[in-house]
Amino acid sequence: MDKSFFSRDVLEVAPELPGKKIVRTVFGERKEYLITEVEAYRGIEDRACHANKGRTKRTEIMYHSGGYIYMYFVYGMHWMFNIVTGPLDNPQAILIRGLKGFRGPGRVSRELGLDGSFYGENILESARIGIEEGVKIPVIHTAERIGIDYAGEYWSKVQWRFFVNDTDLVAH
DNA sequence: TCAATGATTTTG
DNA sequence: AAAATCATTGAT
Repeated sequence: MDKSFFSRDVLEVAPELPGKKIVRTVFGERKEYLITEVEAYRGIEDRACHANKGRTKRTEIMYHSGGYIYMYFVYGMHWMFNIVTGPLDNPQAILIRGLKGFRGPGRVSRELGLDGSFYGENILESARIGIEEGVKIPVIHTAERIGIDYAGEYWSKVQWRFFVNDTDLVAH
């Protein structure tokens, strides 16, 4: 897991994230979490991708090459944890939507203790958060992305959510 | 089904 | 300067 892993297209990287581990170190204590669900957001043409509205202070980090963390605050109370993918100037990111035992992107960030201070941090170099190889996933499921009905008939239906079922995980 | 809650973006 | 939007969650 290095820079080249995240610098590929988001649709190549996203299906490979379920089963990987997020490692988080707080006050010297290290915890590991298995990624179970993610969503891909791909480029300026994707009407659900924040970069569709243009390059702003908030979306700036998505224009970097892969491995940087994109955090944003939504609905007045939730931080969303994303990992940037793709080459330079190709705005893409993967929303971490679920960890084993924790469903929903807001709860993921809350459990990991992530907030705006992680915006722009490189997950490949950070001392407080990282990503590592985890377990082999037998079956990856795909589905529509959640909470983006505004993106229209095509973009809201595209199967860019990737997840593993709890049952598959236990069975291994 | 719907209120909570505030940063970002647009002028609805 | 003001209003709308929003990659959600949890309680009713």
